[in-house]
Amino acid sequence: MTFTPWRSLGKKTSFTEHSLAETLDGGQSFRWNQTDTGSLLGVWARNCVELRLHSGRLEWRSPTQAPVSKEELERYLGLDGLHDQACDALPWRSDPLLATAMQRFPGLRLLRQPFGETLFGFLLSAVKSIPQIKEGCERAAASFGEEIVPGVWAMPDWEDLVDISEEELRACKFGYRAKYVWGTARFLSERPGYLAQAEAASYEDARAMLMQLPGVGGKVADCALLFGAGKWEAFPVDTWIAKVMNASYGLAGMSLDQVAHFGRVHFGSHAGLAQQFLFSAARRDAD
DNA sequence: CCGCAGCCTCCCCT
DNA sequence: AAGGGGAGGCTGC
Repeated sequence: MTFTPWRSLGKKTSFTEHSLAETLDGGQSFRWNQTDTGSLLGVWARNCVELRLHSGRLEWRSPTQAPVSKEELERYLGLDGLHDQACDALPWRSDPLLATAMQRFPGLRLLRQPFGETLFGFLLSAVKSIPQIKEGCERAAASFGEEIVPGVWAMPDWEDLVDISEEELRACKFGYRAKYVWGTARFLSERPGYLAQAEAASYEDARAMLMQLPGVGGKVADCALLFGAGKWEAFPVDTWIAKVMNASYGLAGMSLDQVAHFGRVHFGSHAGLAQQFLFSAARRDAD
C-alpha cells in the first residue's frame, strides 16, 4: 500500500521510543505492531496510521486510500494539555513508588480509543496474555470487520456481531469468552444507544452499566472506561497491580474491589493514569 | 457478603 | 516426550 509523506505532529514530543511503544503496545490497545523499520503501525475505528519518532519529533503517515486527519490522531493519542496537568496533579511528591514509576516511563500516556472496540478487546482479556488478545482482535477484524485497505481490517462494530453464532466466534479461538462476546452483542442490539449512554454517564454509573454485560466485571469495565472513554478515575486492578499494591501499600488480604477503591481514593481523580505508570513498571520488573 | 472451582486455549515447565 | 500448572477475569454455586 502507498502512504502519504511523513508529517510531524507539532513541536517536540514528550514520547521516548520506550514510552511510545509502551503506550501503544503495552496493554491499552491491541492493534499496534512494531514494523521492521522500528515504526509502529496501528488501526482504530476506520483509521490506519504509522508512527515513528524522528529527530525528537513524533511523525505519522497514513495510507493514501484511507487518509486520517491530524485531529483524529491527536484525539486518539490524547495530545492535549490535559495529560501534563493530570501528571502534575498525581500524588508523586508524597508517593515514592509512583514517582519512580513515572520517572521510568517519561511520556507514557492514556489513549482515547473508540469505546466499543476497547470493550471488545478487554472482553477477550480474561486469563490471556497481550499477544493472545491481539491475535483474537486480529482474527475478529479479519473475519467480521471491514477491509479498510488491502490486508488491514477495522474491528467490527457491535451491530456487526449480532448475527454471528457462538460457534463462529469460537472459531476465532475466543474459548469460553465466545459466549461473552455473543451475549454482549445480543444485549447491546436489544438496547440501542446503551454504549453511548454509558460513555456519556458518570464513572460510577457507566461502570454499573457495563457490568450488566455478560463477561464484564469490575476490571474489564474499568479498562474500557479508562482507555476507551476518557474516564481517568477508573482504576483497573489486574493481577500485576494487585501484587504491587499488596506489597507496597500494605493491602494484603484485600479483595480486588477493595484494592480498586483504595487506588481511587489514594491517587485521586486521575487514578487510572497512576495505574498505567505502576502497571508498566511492574510488568517491566518481571522481565 | 465471601470463597471457590470451572472455563478455552496456549505456553512453559518438568 | 506427554502431562500438569497457570495465564492481565468472570460466573455460578
